[in-house]
Amino acid sequence: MIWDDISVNHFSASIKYFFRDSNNIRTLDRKTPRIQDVARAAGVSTATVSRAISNPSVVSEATRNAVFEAIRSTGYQINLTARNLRQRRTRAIVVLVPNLGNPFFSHILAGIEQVAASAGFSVLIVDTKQPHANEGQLFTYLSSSRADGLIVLDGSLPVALFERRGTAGGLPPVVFACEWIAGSPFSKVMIDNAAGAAMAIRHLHGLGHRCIGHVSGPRGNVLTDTRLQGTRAALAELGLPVRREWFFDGDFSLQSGAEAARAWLALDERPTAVFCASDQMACGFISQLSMEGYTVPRDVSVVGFDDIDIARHFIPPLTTVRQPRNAIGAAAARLLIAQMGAGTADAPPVEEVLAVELAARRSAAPPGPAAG
Amino acid sequence: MIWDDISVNHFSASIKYFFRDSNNIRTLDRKTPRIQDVARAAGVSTATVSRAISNPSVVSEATRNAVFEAIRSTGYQINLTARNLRQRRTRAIVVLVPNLGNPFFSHILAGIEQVAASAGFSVLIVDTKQPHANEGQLFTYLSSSRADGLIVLDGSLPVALFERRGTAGGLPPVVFACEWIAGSPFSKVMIDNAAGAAMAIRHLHGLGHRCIGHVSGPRGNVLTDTRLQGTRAALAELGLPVRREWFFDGDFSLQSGAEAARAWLALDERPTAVFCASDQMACGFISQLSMEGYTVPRDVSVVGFDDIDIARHFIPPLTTVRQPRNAIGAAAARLLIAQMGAGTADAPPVEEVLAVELAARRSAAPPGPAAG
DNA sequence: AAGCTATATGTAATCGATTACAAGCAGCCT
DNA sequence: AGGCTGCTTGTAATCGATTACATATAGCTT
Repeated sequence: MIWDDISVNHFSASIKYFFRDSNNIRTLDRKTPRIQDVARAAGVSTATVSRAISNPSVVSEATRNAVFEAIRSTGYQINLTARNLRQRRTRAIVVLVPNLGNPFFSHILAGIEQVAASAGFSVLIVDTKQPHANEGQLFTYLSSSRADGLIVLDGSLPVALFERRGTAGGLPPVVFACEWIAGSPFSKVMIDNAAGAAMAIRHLHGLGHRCIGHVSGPRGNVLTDTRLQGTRAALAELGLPVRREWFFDGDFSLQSGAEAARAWLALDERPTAVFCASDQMACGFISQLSMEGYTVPRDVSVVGFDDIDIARHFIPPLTTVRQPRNAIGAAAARLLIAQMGAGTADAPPVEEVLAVELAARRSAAPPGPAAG
Repeated sequence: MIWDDISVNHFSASIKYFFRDSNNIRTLDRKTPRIQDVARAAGVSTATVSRAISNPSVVSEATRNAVFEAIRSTGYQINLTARNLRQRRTRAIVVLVPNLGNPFFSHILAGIEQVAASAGFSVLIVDTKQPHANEGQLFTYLSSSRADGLIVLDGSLPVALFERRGTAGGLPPVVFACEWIAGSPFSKVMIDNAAGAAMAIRHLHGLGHRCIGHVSGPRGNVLTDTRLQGTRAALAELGLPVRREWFFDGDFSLQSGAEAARAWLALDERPTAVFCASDQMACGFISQLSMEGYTVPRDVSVVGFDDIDIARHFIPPLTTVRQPRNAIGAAAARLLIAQMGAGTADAPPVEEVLAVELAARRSAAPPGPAAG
């Protein structure tokens, strides 16, 4: 038996389960063949196998073929951990997502995954809103031994988490997408939220609305702030009233949209149109109104923000500001990968702003005769 | 300077950027301190540092404190790659998701992430429907050097991908969730799809419907098949007609629901109720009908499947079969982790079936006077 | 023929932890 | 005193690849 010649007793091959070592003891197969085993099977050194795999052009054709044949026959699969240790990188990126259950992020993730996987990176996701995701826990994800880079979709994380530039254990490159931490020195991919909000307001104005309300996101969120600011600016620019009671607090959720609808119903003087800072809130708003016997856009016009999948199939189809969600994720991944390639040289943070557009559908229409 | 006493020239500390080696050459800081550096700072061996970190009770209190202080002062963070290599595991699980953009999966993912992260596992996601995710590419994710286990949410993957039991490079433990490959020998977490479908049909029957149609998922999908089968069985059991033209083909998407609506409209004899195999199709169905001037449940009752977030806020609120999405993900993760802990001993595959329940809302009501 | 270059390959150090094994030491028992 | 036990700690092997450096060979130039 050829196997008996093998002096190293943990030689492994693809099909057999057991071998006999030099003492003829039946030993369990190590199971996973190593580069060593391939080298032996091909009659070359491990260095040559390694080169044949990662830089085929430097080995002769004959050797290359022998190596590939040995890989096939042994069923060898590279051990990524060992490679990563030696190369001091992980070929992985971590994505910090606030609330994975929110469908808004699923397309962003899809965009990230697409670009990252094509470039050979694994995508590791972490939900920052889970109870176990406390600061200490999250901190461990920011280690360069975990990932070569980070994409952060949560602007509500404590800045302190990221304040480690230049210190030991250095922070890997970070790119923010969608949300970001105001004033932080990181690259970001974002949309022009203020401009999007302004588009919504101008659209309503163009339809004839003069009394326009707004349902905003959670306090302290950059998206809330920028959309709110865009809303106010556009209202002011158009000479429309900015009335405190027409601004409703939400948190981007369906539920909070429904609550805003109740608040709207409770008003003496109601705005004839409402711009919601998220589609989910817009749907919740319209849905609640419908339960109370009101109809959109007959009784009030509604514009959303995001253009989630359901928007065009809502009743009525939702007029909204479309965010290129997939493209945002893809751009963030590309930016991060570029940044990782640039080495440790602290490149200045870049900001990429993607265009939004208004998807005019049926939930916004000219104000009814009852309106002012 | 104390630094000049250090003979190993790549000593590193937390704050300074540069050191001088034994030749007094200014060298770049290695940046990330290693366990070696901690050991030196604490005046102990690396073995002791390692023990203090991973099994604190075996080192004396004095030493432990010294080590922790050294960790703090050096800013040491463990290198997971090195640890994983030595321990021959990755502390990561891979989740194979069909179409990340589908919000249905986001809650499943959230459940997985929650359990996995609490147990110290990273979650790596792969979108199996991306163009780059060909069989060869996916194969590399099934390597045990990539992850300690796999959760597969895509039942349409080729079985061949998983047929490596006992061969070299062995497949790590696999758990299917939601979908699965018929006849494959893996553990699964699923719901009783047939029972769920039967609940929907019986609910409609209870409301008085005698003519019930069905919009099914993509052909060949196990969910499609089991729900279809449950539908047929319930119809037969109740003595209701099973008419070929009342069964519409869909693919779970909003769009396909809308198409089914057009098909329904084109019928001479229309069923008074339609059970859709997904909420997305139900929404698309209702939405399309609404565009054509029809109203649910006045003109037709609709029941969905899944209970996605928007369901209760749809117009009308959608009657649907609720799947515990978060719990499915959590159960899959728990099962996988248990399986990984059980070692390589091939435990028999287990099947966990989670209960579904009917969420009766407004989209299904007794048939109108016009109906038979 | 000597010397040089280019190509292909092998040897062994290296990445940074964990852990088997050995050993030191204090306390206790006989 | 000698031996035993239990508690700490250190030494060095190990995980499985990559890669710097050395070396061998062939082909070419002068």
